[in-house]
Amino acid sequence: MQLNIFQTLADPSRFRIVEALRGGEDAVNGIVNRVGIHQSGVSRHLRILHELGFVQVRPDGQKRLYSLRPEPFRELDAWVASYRSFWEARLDKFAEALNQKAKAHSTKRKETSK
Amino acid sequence: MQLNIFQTLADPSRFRIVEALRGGEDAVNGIVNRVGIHQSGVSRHLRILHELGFVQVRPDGQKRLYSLRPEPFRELDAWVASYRSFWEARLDKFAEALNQKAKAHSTKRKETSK
DNA sequence: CAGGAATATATGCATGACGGCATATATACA
DNA sequence: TGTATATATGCCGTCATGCATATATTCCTG
Repeated sequence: MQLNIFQTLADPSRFRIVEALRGGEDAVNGIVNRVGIHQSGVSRHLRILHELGFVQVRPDGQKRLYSLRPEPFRELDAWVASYRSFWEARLDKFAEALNQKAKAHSTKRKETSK
Repeated sequence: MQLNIFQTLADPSRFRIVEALRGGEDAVNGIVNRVGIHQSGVSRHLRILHELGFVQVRPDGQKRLYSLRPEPFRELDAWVASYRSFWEARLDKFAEALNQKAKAHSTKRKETSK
C-alpha cells in the first residue's frame, strides 16, 4: 500500500523497532529480543520499513543485519522545518500576548472549558 | 485512545487539516470546503487535534476559529533532532567520499549550515 | 548431502479507526 | 422569543491493520 513517513512511524511496533535500531545495526532475532514483538511481526515490519527506505539490510552469515537509513529522517526534518518559521513566529505572538494580557473582543460569556 | 504525534499525522484527513491550517486560523466550515471532508468528520478530527494540542480554538461570533499550536511541531522537531547526529554523520561520510574523489587542495569544512 | 537455525511469508482472527447520517447544542440576529 | 446558522456528538457499517500460529525458504555447518 505504500505508507508515508507518519503512517510508518505511527505503528507502535515499528516505532520501537526504529528506536531499537538507533544504536546501530542488529539482526532480526536481536530486535525480537529487545522490543518484545513476535518474530513474524518483526520480519513483516522490517519488510515494510525496508520498502519505505527506513532501513537497509546487510547479510552476515545466516543472519541479516538491519540498520537505519538517513533519508526518511531528513525528509521528516524538512517537513518540520517548513513549519518552523510558523512556530517560531508564534513564540513571538505568545510573548506579545503576555504583554497585553486581555485582548478585548466582543462581549462573550464564559467559554465552555472542556 | 490518545494518539501520539505520528499517529495523529498519519491519518490523511487530519494531515490535510493541519496543512490547511498552515495558512492561519479558519472556521470549521472553511476547513470543510477546503479539505473536502464531511463536516462531522472535520469536527471530530478537530476535537482530536485539540485534545492533542495540535490546534487551539477561538470563538468568533457563532463560528469557532481553529489555528495551529506550535508545541507538537517543536516536539517532533526535537525527536528528529535526536536522530540528526546519526544522519548527519552519514551525510559526512557521503561528503567525505565525494571529497576523496575530487581531492582538491582546498581546506575541508563540512559544517552543516543550519 | 543432511540437519538445523535464522528469516520470510501466508492465513485467520480480532480490534479499532474512519466516514457519514441524524440529531443535539450553541450562538447570533430579527 | 423564534429562527437560521454553525458546530459537536452518538450511532453504526465498513474497512484497514496488527498479531499469532503455522508453513516455507534460505543458508550455514558438519
